[in-house]
Amino acid sequence: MRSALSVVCHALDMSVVKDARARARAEVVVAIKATAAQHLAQTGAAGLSLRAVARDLGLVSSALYRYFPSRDALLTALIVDAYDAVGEVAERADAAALAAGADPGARWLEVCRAVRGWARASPHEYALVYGTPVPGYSAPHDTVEAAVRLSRVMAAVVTAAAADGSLRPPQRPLPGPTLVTDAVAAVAGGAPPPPYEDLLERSLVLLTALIGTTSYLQFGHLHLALVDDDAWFDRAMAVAAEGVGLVLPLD
Amino acid sequence: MRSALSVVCHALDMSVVKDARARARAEVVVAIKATAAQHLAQTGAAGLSLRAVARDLGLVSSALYRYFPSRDALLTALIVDAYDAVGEVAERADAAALAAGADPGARWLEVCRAVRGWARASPHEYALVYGTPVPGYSAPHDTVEAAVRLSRVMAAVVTAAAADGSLRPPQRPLPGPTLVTDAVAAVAGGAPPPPYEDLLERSLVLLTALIGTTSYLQFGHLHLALVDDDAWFDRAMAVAAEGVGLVLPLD
DNA sequence: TGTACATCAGTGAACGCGCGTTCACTGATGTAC
DNA sequence: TGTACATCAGTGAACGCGCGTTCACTGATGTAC
Repeated sequence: MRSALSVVCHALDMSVVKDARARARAEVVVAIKATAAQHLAQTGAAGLSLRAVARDLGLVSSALYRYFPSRDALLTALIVDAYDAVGEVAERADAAALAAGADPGARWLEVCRAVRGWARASPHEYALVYGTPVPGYSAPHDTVEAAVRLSRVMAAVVTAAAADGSLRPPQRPLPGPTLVTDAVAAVAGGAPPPPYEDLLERSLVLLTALIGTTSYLQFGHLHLALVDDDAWFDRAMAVAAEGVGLVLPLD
Repeated sequence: MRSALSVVCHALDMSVVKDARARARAEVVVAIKATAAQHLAQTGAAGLSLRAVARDLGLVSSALYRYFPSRDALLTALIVDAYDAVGEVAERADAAALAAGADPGARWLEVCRAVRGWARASPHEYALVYGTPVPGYSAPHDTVEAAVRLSRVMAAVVTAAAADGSLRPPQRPLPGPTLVTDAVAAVAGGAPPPPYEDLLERSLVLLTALIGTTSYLQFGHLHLALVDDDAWFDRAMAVAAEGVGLVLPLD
């Protein structure tokens, strides 16, 4: 029979008090993911190799199969981690701005900067989630949960702007029925009130602007076009936010 | 001595009347690129293999080295072709819209649709140029010329809008000196006139919105969020264009 | 508390695979006189 | 026009490489009685 303690730990997921074997196991999993993330940072996702990771850990390659059933499983774990990382970065940036008394526009700018900062610090992890999908690999459903964290932050900011009146109503409301699914409304916490009926559709443009602009800079497409990437990024976010009615600070 | 004809052909680059050997050679180069593009469409850039391409052509792998000194050289050729393809698609769409009497806003929408249409038809070629950079490969300068074609189309549209007065002046002009390089001004045909001083910076946002939105859709990030990708794309382009002052048609 | 047993992390050899690139070669095609 | 020669496309074998995954195995660590 398993010890009462171990049963309790499992039931409550008290990861700190697991029995020794499980704790060691969890540590190795973390070590594998950390090493894999380092390799990712040098080779990119397509070149991520189980053997190379094992080598770096001082293990034989087959040993990794104790922890991940395949290369794709490891990749999935890294994707989830990356989504979580960018989500957490965004959440923290927003929380800090909010605590400092920032209005919704300023909050969103801070979130954008934070996401871009993370992208610059972890270019391959960024590419893993927001770049070209890895060929022959399709992300399982596990990743959706983590992927939605950033969307939630944006929804909170936009909702706050609608609530405190700082969101400018659209000059040209988008015609016809909404084009977003119920899933989006669920993340946003319900349909937006008048005169913001098209807000969810516009918000997706905002999110796309953040990721699209970050990618465009990250992948070097504006390399020869800009004298100051950081300053232009702020302005690009401000210009994009104008389309949604959110007013970002311009220095 | 080389024949006078062949000398003339070379000097004038009359590719149709080349001597037989050169013509055969050019045809094989085209065949190699076409086959490679097909492989690209199935495997993605990272998995593009010289051996597989040669196999498909009924050649032995070493034969390809008569035509391309390395795998990277083949990749470069494909990148240039892809940039040219998207540039041409954009140019044709704009020309057609212009010929049909469209205003600048309608022209830009047509260009956006055309680029996205090309991306959907050639997803891996799109990913090759606008997705994550291929690891270990850096695009040489040859590609810049081809890459700038799309920018030129956008510049023409925006300039036309500024000229005919359909471009709304910015509500909040971007402060301070411009952040774009002279290269951008050169593509755009000079600095924009008042009250459009910040137009180049805003135009880059427009371009980023097009590519960013296309990529975001292409890579499946809005898979669960939209009920109608095409319709939302049109609206997203309209919302993004609002930030620049360009008025796109809303159906 | 001590012993027999089960669990499981890690080993090391092997599988079959495809890759980019090189090299000396064979013929066919064009060129020069 | 005919012949000797140079060019060059394509061959086939070989190089050395790294990969994901499998399998039977060895020991150490925990568990049950």
